[in-house]
This record gives sequence, structure tokens and C-alpha cells, in this order.
Amino acid sequence: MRKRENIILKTIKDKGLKITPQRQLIGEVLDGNKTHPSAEDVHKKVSEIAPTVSIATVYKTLNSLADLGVIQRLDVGDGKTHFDPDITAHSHFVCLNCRKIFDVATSVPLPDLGKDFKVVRAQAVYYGYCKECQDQTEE
Amino acid sequence: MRKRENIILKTIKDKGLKITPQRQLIGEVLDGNKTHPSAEDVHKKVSEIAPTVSIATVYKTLNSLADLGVIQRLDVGDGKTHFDPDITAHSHFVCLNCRKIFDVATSVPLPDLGKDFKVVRAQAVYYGYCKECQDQTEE
DNA sequence: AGTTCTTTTTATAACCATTCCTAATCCCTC
DNA sequence: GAGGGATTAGGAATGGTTATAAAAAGAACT
Repeated sequence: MRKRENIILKTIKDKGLKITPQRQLIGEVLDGNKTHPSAEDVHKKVSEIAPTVSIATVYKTLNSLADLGVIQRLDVGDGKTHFDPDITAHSHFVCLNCRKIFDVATSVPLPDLGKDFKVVRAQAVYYGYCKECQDQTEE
Repeated sequence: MRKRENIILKTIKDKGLKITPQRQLIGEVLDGNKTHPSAEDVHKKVSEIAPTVSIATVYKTLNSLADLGVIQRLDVGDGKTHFDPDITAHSHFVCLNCRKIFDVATSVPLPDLGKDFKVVRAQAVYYGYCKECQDQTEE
């Protein structure tokens, strides 16, 4: 069984960017991450291993990766940008109580809005209450 | 032909809030507004008539109205919250070039995600290029 | 009109996420 | 091992939003 390659680090390399220790760490934190972390979340994780990595570097790397299309920016209305390394077609569910973000398989197709609007991306966000928070408020 | 009533001001009254001159103005700016203004946009408009109205009052009023459900918060990833007095089911198209927000009739239905996720609201945002910006980049 | 109680507004400070700036550092190549 | 480009750290700056506290405005009652 061989180790799955980290697509994020691969893309950094492919695009001619340098694999620095900072980027390596950020790539590892993101790889396969299903928690939709904010920049601060990523920085916290990275800091556990390399406490000197600055938040500015984290922002810069995340923005580069998003611009390259290897990760996705995700806005759910909580004032911070979240990042999702899963760029396959899927939507998100946000719990209005605990604010956790969940992946949902349902994806909205790119609609045809006529030639006045050339659609290149569709993002659906569903709001509601997750299992845990439903149970909690029921008692 | 009689004047259409302003649903926003009506709701303020119905909920027991006072109709102050400030709220009156904000209500009038919002009523029928299709431009999806940010708090700052609203404040600018209001200031043309009453220059002493503070931005804090605008924020407080907009948040109250959104919490009451007469207007809708709208996040499109530009760092600021936009407000939409149209609360009927519809989606939004955001131009990646000029950042203008357009209404689109298409609306996504509330999906059934099983009992683990109780969905109460669905929001779809489409990104792309509007007519004007398509023309602009073509030449 | 005056008193009291509540709501609302204002102005300013505080807050937080994000970006900017600049000097220092690293890596490559000559 | 010196120059040059890319990258980083750290802190200052920015911009949207909210908190705070004091003043103003209303309403109810006398």
C-alpha cells in the first residue's frame, strides 16, 4: 500500500512555486481536511508544529492555492473565509446553532441564465440544525 | 391610484418598534430597492437627506429588520454583508468582474438531507460575468 | 408642564479578519 | 561567496462591524 500523494503540494510544485517548509505544513494540514478551516484554524494547526509561521504567510499561501484552484474559498456568513480542499462538486450545510459546516453530496448544476449572464460557478449553502443541535434543543 | 404601502415600515410598527425618523428613512431607502446595498450604501443614501444619522443606527436597524425577517442578509464573499428587501424565493448572480449583484428567478428548493440535517433555508449564489463585463473584455 | 421609565440614537472606542509594508532570510546561479 | 529573485516574519494599517456609555426622544401618567 503506497502513500497517497498530496495534490496540494504537487500543484505548488507544478506551478513553479517553491516547496518551503511553511507551505509543506499548510499543505499537510489541508490535505484531506473535511473541517472547512478558516485561516486562523490553519494557522493554529501549523503553529503546533512550527510556532514561528506567521499568519500572513498562511493567508498568502491559502490565497495562492485558492487562486490556483486547488482549494476552494467558502463563505457561510460568519465573517470569516473558510477553505475547502475538496473541489469536487458538492454543497454545504451550516448549522445555525453550532456553526459547524458539513459537506452534502447534493450539488446544484450551473444554470443557464441566458447570454447576459455567463455562469462559471454555482455555490449552494443550506442552513438549518445538525443532529447534535436538534437533540440538544429537544429536551 | 393609491400609494403602495411600505411593508418594512409596517413591520416595524407591527412588532412594537417605534417609527423614528431614522428608521423611516432607512425603510424608504430599502423599499423596493433592487441594488442589494451594504450597510455603508444605505448610510450614504440616508445621509443625503439626514446627514447626522450615524452608521451604528443603520447597522442596528438593518440587523433588526433582518432578524424580523422583513429583509434578507446576503453574503457574496466580498467582505461585506448586503441586504435585500426582496424576501421571495430567488437566487443571486454575482459578476466576478464588476462585483454587481443581480437577482435571478431560479431558486433552489429546500433539499431533504435526512433527519440528521433539518434544513430551514437554502441560498444559491452564481458567479460569472454580466453582459456589460462580457462585452468589455471581448474587444 | 413635570416626573419617571423605556427606547432609541449618537459618537467613539474596540474588535476581528485580512492585507500591506519592509527588512531579513533563503535559495539559486554565476 | 556575491548578486538577485522569491519568500517569510512581524507588526502596522485597513475596513467592516459591534460594544459601550451618555445624551436625547417618546410615552404614560399626574
